Amino acid sequence: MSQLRWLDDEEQRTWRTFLMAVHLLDAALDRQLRHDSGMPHAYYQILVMLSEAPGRELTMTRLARLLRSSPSRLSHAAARLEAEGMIRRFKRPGDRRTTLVEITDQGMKTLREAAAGHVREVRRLVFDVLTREQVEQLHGISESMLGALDPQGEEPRYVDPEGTGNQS
Amino acid sequence: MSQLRWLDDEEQRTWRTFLMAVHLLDAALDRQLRHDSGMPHAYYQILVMLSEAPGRELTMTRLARLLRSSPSRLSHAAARLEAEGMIRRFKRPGDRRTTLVEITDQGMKTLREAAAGHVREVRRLVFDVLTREQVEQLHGISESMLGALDPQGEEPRYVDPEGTGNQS
DNA sequence: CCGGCACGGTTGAGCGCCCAACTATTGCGG
DNA sequence: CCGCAATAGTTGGGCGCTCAACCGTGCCGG
Repeated sequence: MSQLRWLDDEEQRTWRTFLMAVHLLDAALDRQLRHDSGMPHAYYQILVMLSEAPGRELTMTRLARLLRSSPSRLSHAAARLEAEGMIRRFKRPGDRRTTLVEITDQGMKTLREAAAGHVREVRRLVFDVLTREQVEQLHGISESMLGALDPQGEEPRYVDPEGTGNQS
Repeated sequence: MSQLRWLDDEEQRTWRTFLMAVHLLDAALDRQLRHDSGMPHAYYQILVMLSEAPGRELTMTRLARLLRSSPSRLSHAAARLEAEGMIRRFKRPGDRRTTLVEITDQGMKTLREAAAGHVREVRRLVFDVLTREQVEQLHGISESMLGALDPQGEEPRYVDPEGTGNQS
């Protein structure tokens, strides 16, 4: 019987505007990447994670956790990326359970080529239209939401930086 | 050969955090609505728009524009919603081109029932964790992004309020 | 040492969305 | 008043995601 509070006017306006912006942003990024690099945004993110991982490799489970992806989703995605030669899956001898994924040179090349256009789009749609202050605000807001969205957020959201990449 | 600027550290952190939050939020809302009301978030939004429209009806094209949806997407969605009795499509005599969509009583009922749980979730994941100031900031940020995302934003984002509803 | 449970990962069905192609209707310029 | 472009809407194929079911492996307690 928890008390239900509706959204007040300001919340309502904010919510609809936010939803619309996010919807359009997502569509725009996906469209640009698919069009220019033949890859959905989610796949791009997989390559980014792998490119930053030590040794350019991770286990399937660890990669899934980093991306907050279901094992299933990653498995499907990996099948496609592997068929395209972007990544390679293999077992380490002595462990017949774990599967390791590694981004190939071809994958790195594709990623680098895709990154330019992608970053340009992100800049155009987001950072070019926000003030420095708004960027900081957005950061804070996103972190707050993550607190509720990702309660077991013990899991890191990206691997400890040591690579030189910067693709999103 | 436009100059390509990468994201600096603060932008990068903001971007990843934001992307993650949005990804998880979207998934959470969709899951909640599907689970509790058997309806994806996008379909819920269709019902909301219709419920607020004068006479509870709109043309397909106008509805698609309000939602920034492709005609195709809406058409598919309408087929399903109609089959479930949530909406009704019909032609107005004298115009054989335009199709009108109307939300049925059953649709209104379903929407009202879905709204409670949905709003609770939105509150839990967003407004409960943001300060009043952050809500205002988020509004401003979203509007700024929409400027870039929705350039021909002549099109309104929701029908002129006159209904009494408040479902998201 | 062995039974069962947790872990790592994959598979397939169902579904929503995108894109491209298509039909039908309407309106407008000449 | 005719031809053609613009408008309104639908359809189908391809694909990515979700969910549930599933298999093999490793490990831990009794």
